[in-house]
Amino acid sequence: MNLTETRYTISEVAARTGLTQHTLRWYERIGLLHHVDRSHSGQRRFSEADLSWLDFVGKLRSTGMAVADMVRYAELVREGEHTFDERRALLERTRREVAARIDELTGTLAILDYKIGLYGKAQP
Amino acid sequence: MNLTETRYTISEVAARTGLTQHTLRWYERIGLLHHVDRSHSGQRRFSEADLSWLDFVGKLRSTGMAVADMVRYAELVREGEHTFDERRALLERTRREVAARIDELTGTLAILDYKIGLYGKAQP
DNA sequence: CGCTTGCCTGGAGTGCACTCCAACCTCATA
DNA sequence: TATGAGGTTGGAGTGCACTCCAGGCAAGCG
Repeated sequence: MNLTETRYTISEVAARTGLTQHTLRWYERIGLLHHVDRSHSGQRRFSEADLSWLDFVGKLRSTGMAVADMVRYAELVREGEHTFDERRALLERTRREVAARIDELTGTLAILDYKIGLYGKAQP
Repeated sequence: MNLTETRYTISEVAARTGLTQHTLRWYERIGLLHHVDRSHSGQRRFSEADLSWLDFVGKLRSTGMAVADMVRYAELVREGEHTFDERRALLERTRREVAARIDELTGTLAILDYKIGLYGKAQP
């Protein structure tokens, strides 16, 4: 283990991720973030690994995945290699949902363009 | 006015739109749905216009637009032609958000594919 | 030394978008 | 006439994802 590895305080992580300090603590509490290291005085010291996990969580979050499902995924990761199949299945299901969502939004875009076009003609 | 125009009960509309009867009544209460006609005994009788409005609301809803904003749009529609500019602006803002969301999801899709690829081979 | 800043905790509170409840009404059918 | 299905209302309740609070601790500064 590299003892000189960079660590980040909660306010730094909040600034980098856009999450609030409250939300970061809450993520840890519910198990979405595995126990974060502490300084000798008990303050959180986030690692690069924590940051990249938060980054990935942000992606999942942006897909609309429920927090409970992300916690489930985090548990699977912690449980080790024998959960590979379940993890891949979860990711594949999410992938299908994201693709469907993109299609849906693309359709909505067309409708918005149509409506905007109507307003555009009526009142240029 | 065409007196033979088809009308729908709340359960029919719920079945067609996928919304619950509760939600339909709530939409009317908050002004997202303009006052729906009633039968002589006070039951709602939805018109085709109500259905297509609900359809459009569903599209807006699927973009992630807040209910309060949709109510605002509904108010603008009720207020008449002098709100055209504001309506178009609202739709254009929504359009930009939808386009951005599609981009975001497309990026997420790539990341999911990458992760799934890793599981497919051997390691996460 | 006191003061400020930053962080800690468990638990309570918030806002959104529904979702349900209780009590009641109307109509068609048995 | 009574029973059941489907509808009405205002208001209360729910689940989610945060968001905030009170009370306290530790380090740095003048």
